[in-house]
Amino acid sequence: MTVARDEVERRVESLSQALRNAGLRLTHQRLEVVREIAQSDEHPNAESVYHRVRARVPTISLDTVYRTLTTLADLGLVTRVAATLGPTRYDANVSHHHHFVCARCGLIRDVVDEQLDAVAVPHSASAFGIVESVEVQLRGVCKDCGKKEREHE
Amino acid sequence: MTVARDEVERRVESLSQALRNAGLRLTHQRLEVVREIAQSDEHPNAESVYHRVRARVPTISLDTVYRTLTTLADLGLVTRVAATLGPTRYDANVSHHHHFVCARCGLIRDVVDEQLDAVAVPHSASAFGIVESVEVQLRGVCKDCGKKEREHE
DNA sequence: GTTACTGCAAACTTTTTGCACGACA
DNA sequence: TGTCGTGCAAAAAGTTTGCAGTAAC
Repeated sequence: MTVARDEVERRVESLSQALRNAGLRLTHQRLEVVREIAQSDEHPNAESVYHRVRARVPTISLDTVYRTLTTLADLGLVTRVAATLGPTRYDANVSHHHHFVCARCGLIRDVVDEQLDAVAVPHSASAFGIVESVEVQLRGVCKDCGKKEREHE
Repeated sequence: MTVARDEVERRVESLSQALRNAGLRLTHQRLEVVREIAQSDEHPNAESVYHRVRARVPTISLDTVYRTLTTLADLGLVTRVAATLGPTRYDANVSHHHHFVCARCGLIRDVVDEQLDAVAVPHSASAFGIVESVEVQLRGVCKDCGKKEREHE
């Protein structure tokens, strides 16, 4: 659910530094959006970032959250995760990793695995263009949804 | 760009059969939507399916296309491809395969490769739930976009 | 003091839904 | 003939944008 406190601080600091390097202003709103993403490992969408940040910055608007997320994504500081259902989700973990996606509820979790990192790009893919990154999506049913299905049937 | 004609007919027939088996009616609109998806390998979105089908069925509406695609997806006859940018795309190829995705223009192409099919599910992923399928996304820059970038810089 | 950023409002895009008519089985 | 599916219209969901005031540097 939550990222370790020192890891959060490390991420916030590194994101702040990157905003400064890009010549962007460190506004209250940006810092709180950045903090929110840094401390989450559940790949929130814009709406949930908005709701959580609003608890601390009541005047923040949803469009500021969208603009901040777009800025961060353009700088490569967060990545967008393409979810098959529902809105775009954001990931503060920019190191190489993969995802488990629940086909029922949309839950997304990071999967870190060296074997997956080692997957080789096939020739047939190189024919389409230059491959820059490889991401493995493991789709299935999460524990919670599995339990619910067993109870209801 | 296009799928071989006999493969199209095979896909259309198999999709029609599946609709019948599910107790659904074989309407003119459904058949043409099914045919359109079957003959495309560029993973069209609802809007482009709509435009192409309208050339043959001028009275079809966009919401019928959406409803048909939802029906087909629920039956597992087409799959939704999560594109990071823009609307949901659809894939008539339901056999095990992977995708090349252009980060610039959103082009999506099927990648068929046995090595990728053989990727093992790591223990860390099984901890989140039951993994039903593994899809590898190869992200990069397609040939067209690569060429454009070289010309403009 | 500048200029970039924010909040507000409105627009835009993508997708879903209620309803009455028409078409498939 | 009965019911499912369609087209129309409107609404809902998700996201972007123009503008004037505000805050960061």
